Amino acid sequence: MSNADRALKLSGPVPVRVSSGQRVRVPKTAELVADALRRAIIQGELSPGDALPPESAMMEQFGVSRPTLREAIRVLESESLIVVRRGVHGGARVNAPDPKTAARYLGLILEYRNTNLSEMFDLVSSLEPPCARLLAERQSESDVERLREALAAEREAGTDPVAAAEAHAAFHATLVELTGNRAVITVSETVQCIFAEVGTQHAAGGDGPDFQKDHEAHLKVVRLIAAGKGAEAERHWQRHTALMARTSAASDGDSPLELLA
Amino acid sequence: MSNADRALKLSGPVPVRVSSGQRVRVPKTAELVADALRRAIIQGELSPGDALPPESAMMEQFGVSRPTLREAIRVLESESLIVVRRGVHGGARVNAPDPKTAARYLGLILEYRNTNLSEMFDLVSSLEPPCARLLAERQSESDVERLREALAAEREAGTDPVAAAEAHAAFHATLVELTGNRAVITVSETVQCIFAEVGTQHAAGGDGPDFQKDHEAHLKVVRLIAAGKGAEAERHWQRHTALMARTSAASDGDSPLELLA
DNA sequence: AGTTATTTGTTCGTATGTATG
DNA sequence: CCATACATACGAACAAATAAC
Repeated sequence: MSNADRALKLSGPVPVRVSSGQRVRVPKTAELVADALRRAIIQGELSPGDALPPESAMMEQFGVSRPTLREAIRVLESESLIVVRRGVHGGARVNAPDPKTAARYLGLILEYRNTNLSEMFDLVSSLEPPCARLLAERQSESDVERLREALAAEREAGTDPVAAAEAHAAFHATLVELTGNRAVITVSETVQCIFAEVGTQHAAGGDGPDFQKDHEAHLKVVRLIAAGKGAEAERHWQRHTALMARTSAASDGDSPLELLA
Repeated sequence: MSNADRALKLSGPVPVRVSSGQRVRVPKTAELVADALRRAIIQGELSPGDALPPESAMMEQFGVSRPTLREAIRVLESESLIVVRRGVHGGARVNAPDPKTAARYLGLILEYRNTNLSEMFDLVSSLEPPCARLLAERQSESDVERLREALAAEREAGTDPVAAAEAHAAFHATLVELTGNRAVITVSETVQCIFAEVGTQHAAGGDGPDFQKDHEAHLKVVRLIAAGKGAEAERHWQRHTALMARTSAASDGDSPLELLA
């Protein structure tokens, strides 16, 4: 059976070589299989938790050999779209795509480009202030309620370094999530994943004696949002996040990311 | 040869199963090989264009069989870290990690979450205004010169739709690049890659009769940057990008991304 | 608690296609 | 046009892990 025959079974149009001498990227069989499975997962035909057919069934379905199928399986596994377990009721199960995967690849490029922590904080300082403004302009009561809950969680965390850092990060995440903008939310989550990778000590930005000061800044932004003062909320949050960036730069913000170490 | 023995050859610490009943994710051999090669590429030991050893050599080097090695190769190829060619002087060659790869995975999640174009434009509207402010505060002569070159390119593109759209996008890219913040630059490039995927007709945002208006907005931001008026430059650029977002929403900004179609 | 059946993990051998020289 | 070197793909086999019985 030729490669072209197999491609027909997988994605319809056969990758034909053009007669002119032009270079043609011939899709490998395993890639076609991986693409077909990935598409089924992303478009919701397969839901998280669903089991893929056993290897033998997929071999027949796609008309490929086991090594070829396994190459495709390994690709999807590297993308965290599936997890594979051995044993009797094992096999491949679908995973929901989550920002941690995107973070891995974005982090790869950032590390390759010698990006440092300060630049990452500046990125946060770009993303979050417009969120504060949007919430203030919308002036929704339920938004304010959610933010006040996050504030309460901060107070409850008290001075325990790790709990306070978590609550601090959760407040920032809430501020972004409430906007409902899935693009901004996803990028923000991705960035936070990278922070989590590089070490929790920087994730909160204020791993010092200024938890109290941070909490006051959070209180203030909620006050401004509740009052509908968009421009002021944005400006205030811009200053707050910029301060976090400077604080990090003072410690070791100039050292490049090392995610693969 | 056991899996643990092979792991030793690859990454040192052996993935030992803990005695307690806890679930342990046992790394597969192909993953370990892929990790080792990926690390060598990202950390610069292998430069773009370099050829990896032939399969037979790598099989011996890592102590794995051909199918296992090929699983690893396929993973790296799916990440665009290498390209594999057949034939006499074929083999795997190293590719520089570029934002297009991150865009694929970020786009996957965005599509899964039913993100639409409007939300993407709002993201741009978060990222770029702080760049304008930073450039104005820095007030560098060479920055202004580069921006004026981008403006000249826009004038040169004239009214040709595709050339004008390209020049328009290039101006935005220049504005971001000049800041020198690698994190913001990389995320911005990633977002632009997604726009390019979804279709060039939206990439510029102004695929209508308002190229002239856009150009005037670009002129103004350069004027404000040259004058060192940071706050005004940021506000102006915020309005400009927000206008692009609204223009897109008016056409088909509400339709979710379809990157795998 | 041990056995067993099922499923994946890994390997070997072999045949084919492709591009270079 | 042929020969060579390399990746591509297949099939069969054994090993290891896991859950059910």
